[in-house]
Amino acid sequence: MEEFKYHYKYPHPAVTTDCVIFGFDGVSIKVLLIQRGIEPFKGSWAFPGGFLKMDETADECAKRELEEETGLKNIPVDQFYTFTSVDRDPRERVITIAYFALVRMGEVKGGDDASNARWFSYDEIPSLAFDHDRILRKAVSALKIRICFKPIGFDLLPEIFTMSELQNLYEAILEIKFDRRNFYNKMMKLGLLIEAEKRPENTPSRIPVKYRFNPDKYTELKQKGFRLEF
Amino acid sequence: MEEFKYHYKYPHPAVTTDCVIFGFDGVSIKVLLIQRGIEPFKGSWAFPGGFLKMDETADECAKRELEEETGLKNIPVDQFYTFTSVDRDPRERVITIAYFALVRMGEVKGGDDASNARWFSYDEIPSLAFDHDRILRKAVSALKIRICFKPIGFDLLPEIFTMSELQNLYEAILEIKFDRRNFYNKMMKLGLLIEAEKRPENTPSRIPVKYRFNPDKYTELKQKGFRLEF
DNA sequence: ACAAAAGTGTTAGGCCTACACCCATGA
DNA sequence: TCATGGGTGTAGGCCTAACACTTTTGT
Repeated sequence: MEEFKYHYKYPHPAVTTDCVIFGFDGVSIKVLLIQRGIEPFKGSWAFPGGFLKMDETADECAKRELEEETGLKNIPVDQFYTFTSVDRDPRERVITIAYFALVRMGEVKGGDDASNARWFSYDEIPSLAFDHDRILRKAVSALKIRICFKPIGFDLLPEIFTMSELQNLYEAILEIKFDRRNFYNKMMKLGLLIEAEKRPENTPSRIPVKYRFNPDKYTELKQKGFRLEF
Repeated sequence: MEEFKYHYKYPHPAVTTDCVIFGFDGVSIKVLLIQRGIEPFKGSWAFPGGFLKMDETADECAKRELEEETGLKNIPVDQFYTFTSVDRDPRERVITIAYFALVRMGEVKGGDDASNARWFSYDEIPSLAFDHDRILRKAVSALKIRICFKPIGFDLLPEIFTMSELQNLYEAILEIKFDRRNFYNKMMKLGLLIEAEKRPENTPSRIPVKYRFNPDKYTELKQKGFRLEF
Protein backbone atom coordinates (compact mmCIF):
# COMPACT_ATOMS: atom_id res chain seq x y z
CA MET A 1 0.00 0.00 0.00
CA GLU A 2 3.00 2.25 0.46
CA GLU A 3 3.04 2.56 -3.27
CA PHE A 4 -0.22 4.52 -3.35
CA LYS A 5 1.05 7.57 -1.68
CA TYR A 6 -1.22 10.25 -3.08
CA HIS A 7 -4.34 10.66 -1.00
CA TYR A 8 -7.46 12.64 -1.66
CA LYS A 9 -10.71 13.17 0.11
CA TYR A 10 -12.68 12.68 -3.12
CA PRO A 11 -11.88 10.46 -6.06
CA HIS A 12 -9.89 12.09 -8.83
CA PRO A 13 -9.59 10.98 -12.42
CA ALA A 14 -6.21 10.70 -14.04
CA VAL A 15 -5.58 13.30 -16.72
CA THR A 16 -3.61 12.82 -19.91
CA THR A 17 -2.99 14.74 -23.07
CA ASP A 18 -2.94 13.21 -26.53
CA CYS A 19 -1.71 14.84 -29.66
CA VAL A 20 -2.91 14.16 -33.19
CA ILE A 21 -0.06 15.06 -35.51
CA PHE A 22 -0.87 15.87 -39.08
CA GLY A 23 1.64 15.88 -41.89
CA PHE A 24 1.45 16.23 -45.65
CA ASP A 25 3.59 14.51 -48.24
CA GLY A 26 2.54 16.59 -51.23
CA VAL A 27 -0.36 14.35 -52.04
CA SER A 28 -2.26 13.31 -48.97
CA ILE A 29 -2.65 14.01 -45.30
CA LYS A 30 -0.82 11.74 -42.92
CA VAL A 31 -1.16 11.10 -39.22
CA LEU A 32 1.73 10.15 -36.97
CA LEU A 33 1.05 7.19 -34.70
CA ILE A 34 3.08 5.45 -32.04
CA GLN A 35 3.00 1.76 -31.45
CA ARG A 36 2.36 1.15 -27.79
CA GLY A 37 5.05 -0.77 -25.94
CA ILE A 38 3.08 -1.38 -22.79
CA GLU A 39 -0.31 -2.52 -21.65
CA PRO A 40 -3.07 -1.70 -22.04
CA PHE A 41 -3.38 -1.97 -25.80
CA LYS A 42 0.24 -3.09 -26.08
CA GLY A 43 1.10 -3.32 -29.76
CA SER A 44 -1.80 -1.12 -30.84
CA TRP A 45 -1.24 2.21 -32.50
CA ALA A 46 -2.11 5.39 -30.66
CA PHE A 47 -1.40 9.09 -30.57
CA PRO A 48 1.59 10.29 -28.62
CA GLY A 49 0.54 11.49 -25.21
CA GLY A 50 0.77 10.81 -21.52
CA PHE A 51 -0.04 11.82 -18.01
CA LEU A 52 -0.24 15.40 -16.89
CA LYS A 53 2.31 16.36 -14.27
CA MET A 54 1.31 18.49 -11.34
CA ASP A 55 3.58 21.37 -12.24
CA GLU A 56 2.81 21.70 -15.93
CA THR A 57 -0.12 22.95 -17.94
CA ALA A 58 -1.81 20.73 -20.46
CA ASP A 59 -0.10 22.62 -23.29
CA GLU A 60 3.26 21.94 -21.75
CA CYS A 61 2.37 18.33 -21.20
CA ALA A 62 1.31 17.88 -24.82
CA LYS A 63 4.56 19.41 -26.06
CA ARG A 64 6.67 17.41 -23.66
CA GLU A 65 5.07 14.14 -24.63
CA LEU A 66 5.37 15.04 -28.24
CA GLU A 67 9.06 15.56 -27.90
CA GLU A 68 9.60 12.48 -25.75
CA GLU A 69 7.75 10.19 -28.06
CA THR A 70 8.57 11.59 -31.48
CA GLY A 71 11.54 13.92 -31.08
CA LEU A 72 9.49 16.86 -32.39
CA LYS A 73 10.50 20.06 -30.59
CA ASN A 74 8.87 23.44 -30.39
CA ILE A 75 5.79 22.46 -32.29
CA PRO A 76 2.77 24.65 -31.57
CA VAL A 77 -0.15 22.56 -30.40
CA ASP A 78 -3.84 23.38 -30.52
CA GLN A 79 -6.24 22.10 -27.93
CA PHE A 80 -9.48 20.99 -29.55
CA TYR A 81 -11.50 18.81 -27.19
CA THR A 82 -11.45 16.95 -23.90
CA PHE A 83 -12.66 13.36 -23.91
CA THR A 84 -14.26 12.11 -20.74
CA SER A 85 -16.12 8.87 -21.40
CA VAL A 86 -16.18 6.90 -18.21
CA ASP A 87 -14.70 3.70 -19.62
CA ARG A 88 -12.18 5.03 -22.06
CA ASP A 89 -9.26 3.49 -20.18
CA PRO A 90 -9.46 0.03 -18.60
CA ARG A 91 -7.03 0.85 -15.78
CA GLU A 92 -8.84 3.68 -14.09
CA ARG A 93 -10.88 6.74 -14.88
CA VAL A 94 -8.79 8.79 -17.29
CA ILE A 95 -9.83 11.89 -19.12
CA THR A 96 -7.71 13.19 -21.96
CA ILE A 97 -7.22 16.68 -23.25
CA ALA A 98 -6.68 16.33 -26.98
CA TYR A 99 -4.46 18.49 -29.15
CA PHE A 100 -3.52 18.58 -32.74
CA ALA A 101 -0.29 19.76 -34.31
CA LEU A 102 0.87 20.39 -37.85
CA VAL A 103 4.38 19.40 -38.82
CA ARG A 104 6.51 19.17 -41.89
CA MET A 105 7.00 15.47 -42.39
CA GLY A 106 10.68 15.98 -43.06
CA GLU A 107 11.19 17.17 -39.51
CA VAL A 108 10.44 13.82 -37.97
CA LYS A 109 13.72 12.00 -37.69
CA GLY A 110 13.13 8.30 -37.84
CA GLY A 111 15.97 7.69 -35.40
CA ASP A 112 14.55 8.79 -32.03
CA ASP A 113 12.87 6.97 -29.23
CA ALA A 114 10.29 6.88 -31.88
CA SER A 115 11.62 3.99 -33.87
CA ASN A 116 8.07 2.85 -33.34
CA ALA A 117 6.48 5.99 -34.80
CA ARG A 118 5.01 5.85 -38.28
CA TRP A 119 3.03 8.04 -40.65
CA PHE A 120 -0.29 6.70 -41.85
CA SER A 121 -2.61 8.11 -44.43
CA TYR A 122 -6.29 8.11 -43.59
CA ASP A 123 -7.04 4.94 -45.48
CA GLU A 124 -4.25 2.96 -43.84
CA ILE A 125 -5.06 3.80 -40.26
CA PRO A 126 -5.47 0.67 -38.17
CA SER A 127 -7.88 0.28 -35.34
CA LEU A 128 -6.51 2.48 -32.58
CA ALA A 129 -6.00 2.11 -28.84
CA PHE A 130 -8.50 3.53 -26.33
CA ASP A 131 -11.01 5.88 -27.97
CA HIS A 132 -8.42 7.27 -30.31
CA ASP A 133 -10.60 6.59 -33.36
CA ARG A 134 -13.07 9.04 -31.97
CA ILE A 135 -10.34 11.51 -31.13
CA LEU A 136 -9.09 11.28 -34.68
CA ARG A 137 -12.50 11.99 -36.14
CA LYS A 138 -12.88 15.07 -34.01
CA ALA A 139 -9.34 16.20 -34.83
CA VAL A 140 -10.04 15.93 -38.52
CA SER A 141 -13.09 18.09 -38.22
CA ALA A 142 -11.25 20.61 -36.02
CA LEU A 143 -8.59 20.80 -38.71
CA LYS A 144 -11.22 21.47 -41.37
CA ILE A 145 -12.57 24.35 -39.36
CA ARG A 146 -9.13 25.65 -38.63
CA ILE A 147 -8.13 25.79 -42.29
CA CYS A 148 -11.00 28.16 -43.01
CA PHE A 149 -9.79 30.68 -40.45
CA LYS A 150 -6.05 30.54 -40.49
CA PRO A 151 -3.41 29.75 -43.05
CA ILE A 152 -1.78 26.41 -42.38
CA GLY A 153 0.38 25.74 -45.37
CA PHE A 154 3.50 27.10 -43.75
CA ASP A 155 3.30 24.52 -41.03
CA LEU A 156 2.76 21.57 -43.34
CA LEU A 157 4.53 22.36 -46.59
CA PRO A 158 8.24 22.58 -47.30
CA GLU A 159 9.54 26.13 -47.58
CA ILE A 160 9.21 26.11 -51.30
CA PHE A 161 6.25 24.54 -52.97
CA THR A 162 4.12 24.65 -56.05
CA MET A 163 0.57 25.81 -56.43
CA SER A 164 -0.47 22.23 -57.09
CA GLU A 165 0.98 21.10 -53.83
CA LEU A 166 -0.86 23.83 -52.00
CA GLN A 167 -4.07 22.92 -53.75
CA ASN A 168 -3.55 19.24 -52.98
CA LEU A 169 -3.13 20.17 -49.35
CA TYR A 170 -6.42 22.03 -49.22
CA GLU A 171 -8.19 19.33 -51.14
CA ALA A 172 -6.78 16.63 -48.90
CA ILE A 173 -7.84 18.38 -45.73
CA LEU A 174 -11.27 19.44 -46.86
CA GLU A 175 -11.90 16.34 -48.94
CA ILE A 176 -13.23 18.33 -51.86
CA LYS A 177 -11.88 19.23 -55.28
CA PHE A 178 -11.29 22.73 -56.57
CA ASP A 179 -11.06 24.20 -60.00
CA ARG A 180 -7.38 24.81 -60.60
CA ARG A 181 -7.81 28.33 -61.97
CA ASN A 182 -10.20 29.47 -59.28
CA PHE A 183 -7.97 28.12 -56.58
CA TYR A 184 -5.05 30.01 -58.08
CA ASN A 185 -6.99 33.27 -58.19
CA LYS A 186 -8.24 32.91 -54.65
CA MET A 187 -4.81 32.23 -53.24
CA MET A 188 -3.14 35.04 -55.12
CA LYS A 189 -5.75 37.47 -53.90
CA LEU A 190 -4.75 36.80 -50.31
CA GLY A 191 -1.30 38.25 -50.98
CA LEU A 192 0.27 35.45 -49.00
CA LEU A 193 2.44 33.95 -51.70
CA ILE A 194 5.71 35.09 -53.17
CA GLU A 195 7.31 33.57 -56.24
CA ALA A 196 10.28 31.81 -54.78
CA GLU A 197 12.65 31.92 -57.72
CA LYS A 198 13.08 34.02 -60.76
CA ARG A 199 12.24 31.69 -63.54
CA PRO A 200 14.89 31.85 -66.26
CA GLU A 201 13.87 33.54 -69.50
CA ASN A 202 12.80 30.50 -71.40
CA THR A 203 11.54 28.28 -68.67
CA PRO A 204 9.45 25.66 -70.30
CA SER A 205 5.87 26.00 -69.18
CA ARG A 206 5.88 22.44 -67.99
CA ILE A 207 7.96 23.35 -64.98
CA PRO A 208 5.70 24.74 -62.27
CA VAL A 209 6.25 28.06 -60.55
CA LYS A 210 7.63 27.69 -57.05
CA TYR A 211 6.21 29.78 -54.24
CA ARG A 212 7.07 30.55 -50.67
CA PHE A 213 4.97 32.25 -48.02
CA ASN A 214 5.34 35.89 -47.22
CA PRO A 215 6.18 35.42 -43.55
CA ASP A 216 4.92 38.82 -42.39
CA LYS A 217 1.62 38.41 -44.11
CA TYR A 218 1.44 34.81 -42.94
CA THR A 219 1.92 35.77 -39.33
CA GLU A 220 -0.51 38.63 -39.63
CA LEU A 221 -3.23 36.44 -41.09
CA LYS A 222 -2.55 33.71 -38.59
CA GLN A 223 -3.10 36.10 -35.74
CA LYS A 224 -5.91 38.09 -37.21
CA GLY A 225 -7.55 35.16 -38.91
CA PHE A 226 -9.43 35.39 -42.15
CA ARG A 227 -12.37 33.71 -43.68
CA LEU A 228 -11.98 31.32 -46.53
CA GLU A 229 -15.14 30.20 -48.22
CA PHE A 230 -15.14 26.78 -49.81
CA MET B 1 -6.08 10.72 7.73
CA GLU B 2 -9.03 8.36 7.48
CA GLU B 3 -10.72 11.13 5.60
CA PHE B 4 -8.38 10.90 2.62
CA LYS B 5 -9.53 7.56 1.45
CA TYR B 6 -8.75 7.73 -2.26
CA HIS B 7 -5.24 6.58 -3.02
CA TYR B 8 -3.25 6.76 -6.21
CA LYS B 9 0.22 5.80 -7.25
CA TYR B 10 0.69 9.12 -9.04
CA PRO B 11 -0.73 12.51 -8.22
CA HIS B 12 -4.05 13.35 -9.86
CA PRO B 13 -5.55 16.76 -10.37
CA ALA B 14 -9.13 17.42 -9.43
CA VAL B 15 -11.42 17.97 -12.39
CA THR B 16 -14.37 20.32 -12.54
CA THR B 17 -16.71 21.64 -15.17
CA ASP B 18 -17.84 25.23 -15.42
CA CYS B 19 -20.63 26.56 -17.53
CA VAL B 20 -20.91 30.04 -19.00
CA ILE B 21 -24.57 30.73 -19.50
CA PHE B 22 -25.57 33.35 -22.01
CA GLY B 23 -28.94 35.02 -22.15
CA PHE B 24 -30.44 37.89 -24.08
CA ASP B 25 -32.98 40.42 -22.89
CA GLY B 26 -33.84 41.93 -26.27
CA VAL B 27 -31.09 44.49 -26.03
CA SER B 28 -27.89 43.04 -24.73
CA ILE B 29 -26.17 39.78 -23.91
CA LYS B 30 -26.24 38.68 -20.31
CA VAL B 31 -24.23 36.14 -18.37
CA LEU B 32 -25.60 34.19 -15.44
CA LEU B 33 -23.34 34.17 -12.40
CA ILE B 34 -23.58 32.52 -9.02
CA GLN B 35 -22.40 34.10 -5.84
CA ARG B 36 -20.14 31.64 -4.07
CA GLY B 37 -21.29 30.60 -0.62
CA ILE B 38 -18.09 28.87 0.40
CA GLU B 39 -14.37 29.40 0.35
CA PRO B 40 -12.31 29.90 -1.64
CA PHE B 41 -13.57 33.12 -3.15
CA LYS B 42 -16.58 33.10 -0.86
CA GLY B 43 -18.81 35.98 -1.87
CA SER B 44 -17.25 36.32 -5.29
CA TRP B 45 -19.23 35.67 -8.42
CA ALA B 46 -18.45 32.66 -10.56
CA PHE B 47 -19.92 30.38 -13.19
CA PRO B 48 -22.01 27.46 -12.04
CA GLY B 49 -19.93 24.31 -11.99
CA GLY B 50 -18.43 21.70 -9.78
CA PHE B 51 -16.47 18.51 -9.42
CA LEU B 52 -16.66 15.68 -11.89
CA LYS B 53 -18.01 12.45 -10.46
CA MET B 54 -16.41 9.18 -11.33
CA ASP B 55 -19.45 7.77 -13.04
CA GLU B 56 -20.41 10.72 -15.21
CA THR B 57 -18.99 12.32 -18.32
CA ALA B 58 -18.05 15.98 -18.34
CA ASP B 59 -21.18 16.79 -20.34
CA GLU B 60 -23.33 15.11 -17.72
CA CYS B 61 -21.45 16.90 -14.98
CA ALA B 62 -21.95 20.29 -16.62
CA LYS B 63 -25.68 19.68 -16.99
CA ARG B 64 -26.04 18.36 -13.48
CA GLU B 65 -24.27 21.31 -11.93
CA LEU B 66 -26.27 23.65 -14.11
CA GLU B 67 -29.48 22.22 -12.80
CA GLU B 68 -28.33 22.05 -9.19
CA GLU B 69 -27.14 25.61 -9.13
CA THR B 70 -29.62 27.40 -11.37
CA GLY B 71 -32.59 25.09 -11.80
CA LEU B 72 -32.07 25.00 -15.58
CA LYS B 73 -32.94 21.56 -16.94
CA ASN B 74 -32.22 19.94 -20.27
CA ILE B 75 -30.10 22.72 -21.59
CA PRO B 76 -27.70 21.62 -24.30
CA VAL B 77 -24.14 22.52 -23.37
CA ASP B 78 -21.14 23.04 -25.64
CA GLN B 79 -17.64 22.23 -24.50
CA PHE B 80 -15.23 24.89 -25.68
CA TYR B 81 -11.95 24.69 -23.77
CA THR B 82 -10.18 23.08 -20.85
CA PHE B 83 -8.26 25.35 -18.51
CA THR B 84 -5.24 23.89 -16.81
CA SER B 85 -3.11 26.64 -15.28
CA VAL B 86 -1.25 25.20 -12.36
CA ASP B 87 -2.39 27.73 -9.79
CA ARG B 88 -5.92 28.36 -10.83
CA ASP B 89 -7.34 27.01 -7.58
CA PRO B 90 -5.68 27.70 -4.23
CA ARG B 91 -6.82 24.43 -2.66
CA GLU B 92 -5.18 21.93 -4.94
CA ARG B 93 -4.45 21.39 -8.59
CA VAL B 94 -7.78 21.68 -10.39
CA ILE B 95 -8.40 21.66 -14.09
CA THR B 96 -11.74 22.72 -15.44
CA ILE B 97 -13.55 21.71 -18.58
CA ALA B 98 -15.50 24.76 -19.67
CA TYR B 99 -18.88 24.78 -21.39
CA PHE B 100 -21.23 27.38 -22.60
CA ALA B 101 -25.00 27.25 -22.85
CA LEU B 102 -27.65 29.46 -24.37
CA VAL B 103 -30.88 29.97 -22.50
CA ARG B 104 -33.98 32.07 -22.70
CA MET B 105 -33.75 34.38 -19.76
CA GLY B 106 -37.37 33.78 -18.90
CA GLU B 107 -36.62 30.14 -18.13
CA VAL B 108 -34.53 30.94 -15.11
CA LYS B 109 -36.86 30.94 -12.16
CA GLY B 110 -35.54 33.22 -9.52
CA GLY B 111 -36.86 30.96 -6.78
CA ASP B 112 -34.51 27.98 -6.83
CA ASP B 113 -31.42 27.12 -4.89
CA ALA B 114 -30.21 29.89 -7.03
CA SER B 115 -31.50 32.80 -5.03
CA ASN B 116 -27.88 33.84 -5.38
CA ALA B 117 -27.86 33.63 -9.18
CA ARG B 118 -28.01 36.86 -11.17
CA TRP B 119 -27.78 38.00 -14.76
CA PHE B 120 -25.05 40.48 -15.60
CA SER B 121 -24.43 42.32 -18.80
CA TYR B 122 -20.86 42.51 -20.01
CA ASP B 123 -20.24 45.94 -18.59
CA GLU B 124 -21.53 45.06 -15.13
CA ILE B 125 -19.53 41.91 -14.62
CA PRO B 126 -17.56 42.06 -11.39
CA SER B 127 -14.15 40.57 -10.90
CA LEU B 128 -14.71 36.83 -10.91
CA ALA B 129 -13.51 33.92 -8.81
CA PHE B 130 -10.60 31.73 -9.94
CA ASP B 131 -9.63 32.35 -13.56
CA HIS B 132 -13.23 32.85 -14.59
CA ASP B 133 -12.43 36.16 -16.28
CA ARG B 134 -10.27 34.27 -18.69
CA ILE B 135 -12.90 31.60 -19.15
CA LEU B 136 -15.42 34.28 -19.95
CA ARG B 137 -13.23 35.86 -22.60
CA LYS B 138 -12.73 32.54 -24.29
CA ALA B 139 -16.45 31.74 -24.06
CA VAL B 140 -17.32 35.01 -25.72
CA SER B 141 -15.04 34.29 -28.60
CA ALA B 142 -16.35 30.72 -28.89
CA LEU B 143 -19.85 32.16 -29.07
CA LYS B 144 -18.83 34.53 -31.84
CA ILE B 145 -17.50 31.66 -33.88
CA ARG B 146 -20.53 29.56 -33.15
CA ILE B 147 -22.97 32.19 -34.39
CA CYS B 148 -21.35 32.13 -37.80
CA PHE B 149 -21.95 28.41 -38.23
CA LYS B 150 -25.21 27.67 -36.55
CA PRO B 151 -28.39 29.55 -35.88
CA ILE B 152 -28.71 30.46 -32.23
CA GLY B 153 -31.69 32.74 -32.03
CA PHE B 154 -34.08 29.97 -31.11
CA ASP B 155 -32.11 29.24 -27.98
CA LEU B 156 -31.90 32.81 -26.83
CA LEU B 157 -35.00 34.59 -28.06
CA PRO B 158 -38.59 34.18 -26.97
CA GLU B 159 -40.72 32.18 -29.38
CA ILE B 160 -42.01 35.27 -31.05
CA PHE B 161 -39.72 38.15 -31.75
CA THR B 162 -39.18 41.08 -34.03
CA MET B 163 -36.52 41.59 -36.63
CA SER B 164 -35.01 44.32 -34.48
CA GLU B 165 -34.62 41.96 -31.59
CA LEU B 166 -32.92 39.43 -33.81
CA GLN B 167 -30.63 42.10 -35.17
CA ASN B 168 -29.86 43.34 -31.68
CA LEU B 169 -28.93 39.80 -30.73
CA TYR B 170 -26.46 39.45 -33.57
CA GLU B 171 -25.07 42.90 -32.95
CA ALA B 172 -24.67 42.23 -29.26
CA ILE B 173 -22.86 38.96 -29.78
CA LEU B 174 -20.60 40.09 -32.56
CA GLU B 175 -20.18 43.61 -31.21
CA ILE B 176 -20.71 45.19 -34.59
CA LYS B 177 -23.56 47.13 -36.19
CA PHE B 178 -25.48 46.13 -39.28
CA ASP B 179 -27.46 48.05 -41.79
CA ARG B 180 -31.07 47.33 -40.95
CA ARG B 181 -32.14 46.68 -44.54
CA ASN B 182 -29.21 44.43 -45.37
CA PHE B 183 -29.71 42.45 -42.20
CA TYR B 184 -33.34 41.94 -43.10
CA ASN B 185 -32.50 40.72 -46.58
CA LYS B 186 -29.84 38.34 -45.35
CA MET B 187 -32.07 36.78 -42.73
CA MET B 188 -35.00 36.38 -45.07
CA LYS B 189 -32.81 34.65 -47.62
CA LEU B 190 -32.01 31.90 -45.12
CA GLY B 191 -35.65 30.84 -45.11
CA LEU B 192 -35.53 30.41 -41.37
CA LEU B 193 -38.17 32.90 -40.39
CA ILE B 194 -41.93 32.73 -40.52
CA GLU B 195 -44.24 35.64 -39.91
CA ALA B 196 -45.80 34.75 -36.62
CA GLU B 197 -49.11 36.53 -36.94
CA LYS B 198 -51.28 37.80 -39.67
CA ARG B 199 -51.10 41.52 -39.32
CA PRO B 200 -54.57 43.07 -39.43
CA GLU B 201 -55.44 45.04 -42.55
CA ASN B 202 -54.52 48.44 -41.34
CA THR B 203 -51.72 47.72 -38.98
CA PRO B 204 -49.93 50.92 -38.39
CA SER B 205 -46.42 50.74 -39.73
CA ARG B 206 -45.03 51.57 -36.37
CA ILE B 207 -45.87 48.14 -35.02
CA PRO B 208 -43.16 45.69 -36.00
CA VAL B 209 -43.77 42.39 -37.73
CA LYS B 210 -43.42 39.43 -35.40
CA TYR B 211 -41.51 36.36 -36.50
CA ARG B 212 -40.95 32.87 -35.27
CA PHE B 213 -38.43 30.29 -36.41
CA ASN B 214 -39.31 27.58 -38.84
CA PRO B 215 -38.42 24.69 -36.56
CA ASP B 216 -37.66 22.18 -39.32
CA LYS B 217 -35.38 24.54 -41.13
CA TYR B 218 -33.85 25.61 -37.84
CA THR B 219 -33.01 22.05 -36.86
CA GLU B 220 -31.71 21.31 -40.32
CA LEU B 221 -29.40 24.29 -40.33
CA LYS B 222 -28.28 23.60 -36.81
CA GLN B 223 -27.20 20.13 -37.76
CA LYS B 224 -25.85 20.88 -41.19
CA GLY B 225 -24.39 24.20 -40.24
CA PHE B 226 -24.12 27.14 -42.57
CA ARG B 227 -21.77 29.97 -43.11
CA LEU B 228 -22.75 33.49 -42.25
CA GLU B 229 -20.44 36.21 -43.39
CA PHE B 230 -20.30 39.36 -41.36
C1' DA C 1 -43.49 69.68 -34.33
C1' DC C 2 -40.11 66.53 -33.71
C1' DA C 3 -37.70 62.33 -32.65
C1' DA C 4 -37.82 57.53 -32.92
C1' DA C 5 -39.02 53.14 -34.82
C1' DA C 6 -40.33 50.47 -38.72
C1' DG C 7 -41.28 49.14 -43.63
C1' DT C 8 -39.27 48.85 -48.13
C1' DG C 9 -35.86 48.50 -53.10
C1' DT C 10 -32.10 49.76 -56.09
C1' DT C 11 -27.52 50.00 -57.66
C1' DA C 12 -22.66 49.26 -58.12
C1' DG C 13 -18.89 46.58 -57.14
C1' DG C 14 -16.71 42.48 -55.78
C1' DC C 15 -16.39 37.70 -55.38
C1' DC C 16 -17.38 33.13 -56.92
C1' DT C 17 -18.02 29.81 -60.50
C1' DA C 18 -17.74 27.74 -64.63
C1' DC C 19 -15.28 27.18 -68.41
C1' DA C 20 -11.12 26.54 -72.89
C1' DC C 21 -7.02 27.00 -75.05
C1' DC C 22 -2.09 26.76 -75.48
C1' DC C 23 2.49 24.88 -74.49
C1' DA C 24 5.93 21.50 -73.23
C1' DT C 25 7.19 17.11 -71.94
C1' DG C 26 7.54 12.16 -71.24
C1' DA C 27 5.72 7.84 -72.52
C1' DT D 1 1.15 11.44 -81.06
C1' DC D 2 -1.16 11.33 -77.10
C1' DA D 3 -1.89 11.98 -72.30
C1' DT D 4 -0.50 14.81 -68.63
C1' DG D 5 0.59 18.79 -66.11
C1' DG D 6 0.89 23.48 -66.09
C1' DG D 7 0.01 28.53 -67.19
C1' DT D 8 -3.52 31.92 -67.98
C1' DG D 9 -8.46 35.20 -68.51
C1' DT D 10 -13.27 36.08 -69.05
C1' DA D 11 -18.28 36.38 -68.59
C1' DG D 12 -22.41 35.72 -65.79
C1' DG D 13 -24.57 35.36 -61.57
C1' DC D 14 -24.96 36.07 -56.86
C1' DC D 15 -24.08 38.39 -52.79
C1' DT D 16 -22.83 42.48 -50.27
C1' DA D 17 -22.76 47.11 -49.03
C1' DA D 18 -24.26 51.53 -49.39
C1' DC D 19 -27.92 54.26 -49.37
C1' DA D 20 -33.38 57.51 -48.62
C1' DC D 21 -37.89 58.14 -48.13
C1' DT D 22 -42.34 57.35 -46.04
C1' DT D 23 -45.45 56.23 -42.22
C1' DT D 24 -46.81 56.35 -37.55
C1' DT D 25 -46.75 57.32 -32.88
C1' DG D 26 -45.25 59.11 -28.40
C1' DT D 27 -43.51 63.18 -26.25
